[in-house]
Amino acid sequence: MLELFFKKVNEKINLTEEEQAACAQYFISKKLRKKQYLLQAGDVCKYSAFVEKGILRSYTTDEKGAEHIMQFALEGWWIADMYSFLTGEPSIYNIDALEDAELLLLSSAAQEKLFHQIPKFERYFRILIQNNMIAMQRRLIGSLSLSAEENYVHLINANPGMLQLVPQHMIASYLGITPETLSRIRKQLATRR
Amino acid sequence: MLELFFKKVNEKINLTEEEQAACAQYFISKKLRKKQYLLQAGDVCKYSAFVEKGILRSYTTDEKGAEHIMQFALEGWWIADMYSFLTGEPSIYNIDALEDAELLLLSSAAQEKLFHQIPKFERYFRILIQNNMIAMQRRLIGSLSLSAEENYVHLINANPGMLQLVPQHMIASYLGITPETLSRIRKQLATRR
DNA sequence: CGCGGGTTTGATGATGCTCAAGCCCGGTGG
DNA sequence: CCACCGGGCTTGAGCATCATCAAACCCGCG
Repeated sequence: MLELFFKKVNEKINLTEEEQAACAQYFISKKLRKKQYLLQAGDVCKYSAFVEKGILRSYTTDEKGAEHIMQFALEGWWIADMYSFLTGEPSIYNIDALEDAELLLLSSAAQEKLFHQIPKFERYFRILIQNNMIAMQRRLIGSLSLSAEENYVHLINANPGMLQLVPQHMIASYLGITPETLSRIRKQLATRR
Repeated sequence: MLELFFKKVNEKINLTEEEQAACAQYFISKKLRKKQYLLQAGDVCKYSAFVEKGILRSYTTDEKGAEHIMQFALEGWWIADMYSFLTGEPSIYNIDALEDAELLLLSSAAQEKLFHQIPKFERYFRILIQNNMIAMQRRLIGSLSLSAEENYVHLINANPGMLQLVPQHMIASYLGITPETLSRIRKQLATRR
């Protein structure tokens, strides 16, 4: 159940056998069906979720009803509304599954205990948050300064595989463009080589 | 020297007189002249800076030579490249002063000691980082989904005063539009009331 | 006075959006 | 098994927004 989790964790910090064994108690495993919510806007984000299997996304819906995808989480990634999770304020994001998924949930209380028992995990989560910050800064600068095509190319270069797994209109939403525009960009790119 | 600093800190956490007195040793005060760098891309960001007086900005310069402003820091705000500061990796950002400025610098070593002596500060900095995250998420969604005009209006509503203090072409850079476009937007808004 | 940076204004063009229609394909019910 | 959806992707025409290039203007400063 935790194979992928340990594999990812051990890329950043090295856990002993005993530490791994001690971890397990802190996580709750949960299955999500396609389109099922993990979090709905207005609720408090009680868990950080590690994706063992499947794909999730977090997104907001604006007044005009348009969705804006904040993040995708492929297998081996974490997803949560960190702000709501840390502060206990209601979230403005929805999180749901693009396909059937298996998750490991970590509540904030469990996280505290985990940090206390295995302090290395503080480092692990700090690294995750830092990487998230970097990624968001890059995405912001990209959206401010690059064309839709450039942003798309960067995205698929950074995450080949995403293309097969995520419906195109959601990639468009993530990039902040319409599905029509993305379709045309892909046509361009296809004919250009 | 630390008046504004204590005023801002006490909005989030309450320090006793003794705690305030104990703080002072951890900060280095520094004056910056207009256009002077606090950090240059390629160097490691050794300090978080609290702005007592003046205005700073952080920005990157892309291959085409265009500047992209990541953040402004008005009086009472913090500025740093958090990633470089925390990891010790070289920064990709420049930070400089838009006008003569007075800063309080906090090195990461000093920050550690400060946290140790007055743990409340951990909370304070966590709150700062959270707010920064929120702000960046909002800005990202804005840049993906709103028009240049809407983004501009939101910016000046959130920060009236910035307009007087920051040259217009830098606001344009922050918004990811050209100075010409910003000029036209302002004209529009002026005639429209 | 003249220079230079910042802002404005105008003309033109590219990028991406909107609206509308068609297509492809997997799923459902007759 | 086939007919018929319906959702997602594509295609097209026209339009809005914003960038680019160029020129003028404004104003503080040496």
